Amino acid sequence: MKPKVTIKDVAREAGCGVATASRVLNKSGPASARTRDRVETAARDLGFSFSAIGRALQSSRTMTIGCLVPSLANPVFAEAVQGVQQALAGSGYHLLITSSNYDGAADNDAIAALLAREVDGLILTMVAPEESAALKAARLRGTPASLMFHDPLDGFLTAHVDNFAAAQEVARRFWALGHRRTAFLALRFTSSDRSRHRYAGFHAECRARGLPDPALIELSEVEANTPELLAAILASLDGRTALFASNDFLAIAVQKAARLLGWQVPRDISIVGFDGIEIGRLLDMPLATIETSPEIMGHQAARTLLDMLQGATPDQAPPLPFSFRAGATLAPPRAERPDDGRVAPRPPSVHSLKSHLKQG
Amino acid sequence: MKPKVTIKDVAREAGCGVATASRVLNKSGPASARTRDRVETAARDLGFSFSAIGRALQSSRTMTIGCLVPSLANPVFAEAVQGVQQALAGSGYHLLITSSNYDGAADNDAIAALLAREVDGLILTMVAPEESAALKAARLRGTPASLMFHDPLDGFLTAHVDNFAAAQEVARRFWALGHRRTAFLALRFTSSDRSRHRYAGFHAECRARGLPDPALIELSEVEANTPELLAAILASLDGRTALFASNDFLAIAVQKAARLLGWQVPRDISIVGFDGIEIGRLLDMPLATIETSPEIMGHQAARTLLDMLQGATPDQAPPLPFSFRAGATLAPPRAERPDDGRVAPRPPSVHSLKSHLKQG
DNA sequence: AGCATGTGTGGAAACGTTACCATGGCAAGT
DNA sequence: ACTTGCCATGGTAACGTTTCCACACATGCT
Repeated sequence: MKPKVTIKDVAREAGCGVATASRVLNKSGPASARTRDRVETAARDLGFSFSAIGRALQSSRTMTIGCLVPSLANPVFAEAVQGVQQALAGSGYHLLITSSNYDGAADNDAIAALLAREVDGLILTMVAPEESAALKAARLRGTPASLMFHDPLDGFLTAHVDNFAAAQEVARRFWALGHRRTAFLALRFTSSDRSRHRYAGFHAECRARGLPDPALIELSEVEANTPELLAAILASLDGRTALFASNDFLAIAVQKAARLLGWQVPRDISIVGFDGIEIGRLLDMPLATIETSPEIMGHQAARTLLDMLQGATPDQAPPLPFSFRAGATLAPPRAERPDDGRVAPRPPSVHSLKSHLKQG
Repeated sequence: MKPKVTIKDVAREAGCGVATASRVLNKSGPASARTRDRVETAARDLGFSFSAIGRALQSSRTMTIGCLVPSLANPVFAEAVQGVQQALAGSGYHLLITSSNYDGAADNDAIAALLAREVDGLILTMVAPEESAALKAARLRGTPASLMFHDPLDGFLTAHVDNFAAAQEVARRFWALGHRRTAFLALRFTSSDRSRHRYAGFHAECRARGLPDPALIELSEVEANTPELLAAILASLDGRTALFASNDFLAIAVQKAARLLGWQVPRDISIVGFDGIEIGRLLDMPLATIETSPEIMGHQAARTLLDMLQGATPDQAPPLPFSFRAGATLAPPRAERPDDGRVAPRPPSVHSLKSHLKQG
């Protein structure tokens, strides 16, 4: 392990004081051509590079931004982070990333850890922003923060879509096609304000159109990932013709479950997702969904934060646009006939499950 | 902006020296019950928390690990990072993440930036590890590094699957079902050693079985993301009955392209992917693929690095297991008949394209 | 000659933390 | 009573950097 080369070494090698070396290397002050040259060659010869630590200590700026998302395994957040990275590229800021796995306590700890590292700013998607102690600590401390995905929240800026309105749009589409009895499917309903707002919008619009309330189904992690369990839940829904899944991942999973029951999508049940992840477009049966742009969301959150870091006090941006993306999973309900040749539900086969489980 | 509260403030408030305060708060030395108590309450009252900067400067350890991946938009890398995070949880280390967007120059810069931040270790997936100057700099400097996805490389430890052997397995499966004329589809063939190794294994096994060499098709970014363009390329392949895509994302995209040509999968063409991303399991027509576990790969890389950071010199771990996952996209080739009622290829319809493009 | 102005330079403090060393006190052993 | 040893404590150097200040010297002006 080579002892690291500091600016002192450079100064000694160049035969000048550290202050001079610092000025030359930062181009932050006057220096004669002669010394400039000597310092520069010394630095090159020794392979000198600045220590971000020393700099941070002295300037109390780390040029690091802390980022917290629930999980990187969900493409929505991965894409958002991608957008953040892109906005930050070339700004000199780097990204310290943590994920909370949808655990409210973990995300408090995570923010505390980021603050201890003296990040210059925060970009966050949290479980419960309203009641996070660490978030208050950040504000107290003066660390600027910008949110992603969350609806606007007392005094924090956020890059978001209007979840409520988007969900209303889904209800309208269902209604226009003639669907009357619907369901809403969510994972971690309680720990995601997004899911709750989507349900609220969906529910409100159903009411407004005089439809019966949608069935609300909250899934556990296992249920969402095991097609057979999901199928069993789906079976209990018989009679509902349209299903709104709180995210695309779920929407894709539920299609498989429907197939296990012998239901055909969209003939027997229509499915609409939320998020508009890339892969949904590429599917053999393209997914109908609300298309949002997580990448742009991340980008906007990062831009906002950069503005704040430069001393500006940006306004809350309006919600980002969403659009309804038509897809093969949505169609009018089948005309009601008592016996219409629908394939009889068959019990999930253990064999078909096994061949799809991870073996690695 | 509150002036930050340092250990000095705590010491003053508690009426003791900074050394004592440090010892109490770190539980790193003796202290009387009385002073311990006073320091602790003082710290609590003032809302003190350690500055990672000061610590890093003094101990020359940042408790931060630098991580570089080509892109977070690819679920494979996102899952790997997830695995890294999980292995690091509770170790006190945090993750500084950067992505290179498959650009060799960018990933050199990125590593340099991570080194300037004095990360304690590196976890990397690069474009060209063999020839990275920054990687050499890291070694020179004594910063431990561990690789993900790459095949073993002179002196670096890596968490990987045997890409060559896995690709051979695909060739054997094709052969066993009676496929003879095959193709290999890759994105960024030149900038991914993984793709190259996969092709090499596939090619070698085809040779070994006396099959004609597979057609090698390298796609540009746009081609891969525009089903119509991909369809045109696919059309030129007529006669090949089985296609091995270098990753699952591509395998899913190519299915859509095949559909645009009026080809049926797997009747007209069999498709096998690589990676085993989660979503492939959940598809309506489950994807045949080589299943690897990116999450475990990330986990292993992180474990290896943690061992190195504790002074151990771990051995190169054997390649992680992969398994062939059967799926609905793979079947024997249709028996050759001159005129077999295959739907005539129809030109891609502009309309169908438009409805699937992003509108956000 | 005397004075302001300007340019190049280096010393030293400050940032927050920990580790080393020295001090003073107290108890137990000789 | 004197050493020995331990415990509790505080002062201070060191980590790498930047910034402030002061100094030396040259130049241009009255």
